[in-house]
Amino acid sequence: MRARLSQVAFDLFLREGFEKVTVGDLATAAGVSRSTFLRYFGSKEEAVLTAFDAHGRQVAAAVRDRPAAEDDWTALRRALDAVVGHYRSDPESALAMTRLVRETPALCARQLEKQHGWRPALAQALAERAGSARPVTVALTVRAAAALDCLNVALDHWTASDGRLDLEGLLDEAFAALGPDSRMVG
Amino acid sequence: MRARLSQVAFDLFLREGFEKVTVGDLATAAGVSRSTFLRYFGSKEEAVLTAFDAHGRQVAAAVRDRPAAEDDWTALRRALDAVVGHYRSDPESALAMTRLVRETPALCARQLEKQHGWRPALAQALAERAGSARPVTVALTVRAAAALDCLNVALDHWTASDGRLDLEGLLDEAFAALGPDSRMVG
DNA sequence: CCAAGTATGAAACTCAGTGTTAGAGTAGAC
DNA sequence: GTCTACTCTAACACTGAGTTTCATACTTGG
Repeated sequence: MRARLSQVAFDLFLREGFEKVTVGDLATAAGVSRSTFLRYFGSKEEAVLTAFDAHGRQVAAAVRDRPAAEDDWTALRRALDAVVGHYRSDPESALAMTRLVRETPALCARQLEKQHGWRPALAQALAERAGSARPVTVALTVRAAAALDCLNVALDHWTASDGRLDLEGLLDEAFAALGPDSRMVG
Repeated sequence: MRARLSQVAFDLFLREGFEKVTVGDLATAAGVSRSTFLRYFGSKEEAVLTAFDAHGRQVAAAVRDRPAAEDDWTALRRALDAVVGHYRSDPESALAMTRLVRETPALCARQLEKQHGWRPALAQALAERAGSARPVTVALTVRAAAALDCLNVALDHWTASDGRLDLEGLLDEAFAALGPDSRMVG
């Protein structure tokens, strides 16, 4: 049901624009009452962004699976392959979704908020990686945040290029801009 | 007038809590009409967050003033001294403000949005630093974003410590976690 | 004095989001 | 079978944000 409602919302938002569509419209289109719609999704935005819910958990889980010997930055980069895979598997709708989110201020804001919520979990995952029980430090938190920024910046460019640029390559480029091998110039 | 309204709002939010206070309450407390209040600030949140408006511009300006020979990461770190100075000059109210923002989901979200808006300007400043006309690349954007994360993480810890930890030191620590000298471990 | 712009206020409106209540369907206990 | 408890849904009322429209001062330059 949740999935169906989410799909209806996505379609309607694409067709009419996020602001034009009211919660009532969504409910009608999905054949449920306004109340029901709002019980499934706390807000209009959530109906779209629920599609990203899995990403945060997946990346954190992927980080935990990286070998303990690996440095944090590499572990984060590799963990993001999970997300990249998602975009590669269905570039069409991924592009439409990303575009919708970036072009709608309300959605963009909510997604920032959502990703902000991933940060502690990601830092925690870094700390607990491979059984080691490191404390969550400033350094780990900053790296988690920076990795998410890399993803976002790469996605921005990927979307701006209509999906023509290679997401993998953009992400590598973004990570290289901050890594230990970067000279932080140019 | 704007400054006065903002002050009234800040005080009332601190005293009663952001959600409890309606725009009508703010207007009454400030002795203006609801309409007037909402014409000065597009939203309730903006009445508080307008205090941060200068920061974005200041950091970008500070980046432009850094020597061209300096690497990006150092330039960003030094540019953030402008913001740090703001917190050092009035730690009391800065702490109260930061706490209010972090503890109020609506405010936190809006501030993320606001800082997100700084990113392009900051990347642009990096690119144009000291007259050089470099294009805005993925690398520059990522560094700008990461620097803002460093500020946020440092502020989080500073706030959590009731202002007892040294903000300057926390920021250095955050920057060191990503810099060229970092081994990205621990 | 006048005219044009500007700051304010009043009121009506749309819509998001919350809470409450009540009915319909379902599953298990006995 | 039926009573009970639980869940899903609809209907409805309510608060409050934010927008728009219109009217009324209050400047300020000519």
